[in-house]
Amino acid sequence: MDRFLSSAINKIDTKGRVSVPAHFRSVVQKRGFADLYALRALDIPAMDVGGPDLLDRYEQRIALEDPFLQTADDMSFFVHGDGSFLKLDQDGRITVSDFIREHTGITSEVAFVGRGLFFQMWEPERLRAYGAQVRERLLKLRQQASQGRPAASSE
Amino acid sequence: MDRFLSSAINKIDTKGRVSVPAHFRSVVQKRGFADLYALRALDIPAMDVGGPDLLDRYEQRIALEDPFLQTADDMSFFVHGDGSFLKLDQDGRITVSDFIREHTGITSEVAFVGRGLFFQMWEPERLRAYGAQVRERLLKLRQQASQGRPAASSE
DNA sequence: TATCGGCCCATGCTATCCCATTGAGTACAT
DNA sequence: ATGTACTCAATGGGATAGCATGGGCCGATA
Repeated sequence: MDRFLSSAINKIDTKGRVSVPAHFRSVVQKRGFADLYALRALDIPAMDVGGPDLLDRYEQRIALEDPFLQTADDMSFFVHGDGSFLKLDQDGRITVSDFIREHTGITSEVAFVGRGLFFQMWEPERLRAYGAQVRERLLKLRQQASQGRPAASSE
Repeated sequence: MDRFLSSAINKIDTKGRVSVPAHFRSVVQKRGFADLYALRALDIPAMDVGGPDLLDRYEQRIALEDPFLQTADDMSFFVHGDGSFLKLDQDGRITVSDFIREHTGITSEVAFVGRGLFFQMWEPERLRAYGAQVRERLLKLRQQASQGRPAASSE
């Protein structure tokens, strides 16, 4: 399996390091990522982490915006500005920078969440709250579908 | 037979392991699954367990959505993040993680329920209660039908 | 010189391997 | 029908390997 799946919570040690889950590391290796890019997710307090393809994805997203409007510029600044990238040490750990802590609220523990082609880093408590919201939205979607709305509709 | 059918209740040992029913294991083998994937069911305290095809089905569904809208993101979060791998050991057992226990309420025993292309894991008492609810709903539906209401209605 | 990042090793926990035991079901012979 | 031997599944437990974690050391940098 070469996709980022399932989730795990690991502790940050006194030096500010945290182990990337072994399964994620093997995916990273299998996909041939030399290093990892961590980007601030646009509307949630999480980091999106992945290989170079992650940047492409974000750029596609930004390209949807009108280049004359400020939004596109803001997004570009947000995504590329600082664009921290993460080095795995020999034990498969990364250092959690202030950049990451500020955006996510991470302090002593990191929740790693597989998202298929990339993974996310969350503050565990915030992840839990967000997960509950997601389930609620999906349930509502399902109820709408069963009331005769077309199943493939996103709105 | 290559479908998951019938049900069984097995005990969790002191190490947190539980045997997957032999019949289910033979289905897993027949379908050529290397490992199993367990997903938290949306509106019930059960795990949906299946092979990679279960994941493929969900991913195909996600592909129908606009990748930059919230619905696609929610679905991916649910499918990729809200699940976990289950590795069968050499004796056909899996370890019941806290991740599973939290969602299902499982403590010392697991009820395995065949659902055709996948199977479910329940806390036995909750399964019993849920089964009663299902029967009640079906009974009500039938009564309504005999009173002239349309039988296929979901309300 | 003080700090930080990277390298290496130690430790403890848990998942996994491997083997033993138990018990239920089945076939077969008397 | 009944007893016996066989098979296979579930369960228990010792041994081990992999992984998360903690901490020491060193070299680069400011």
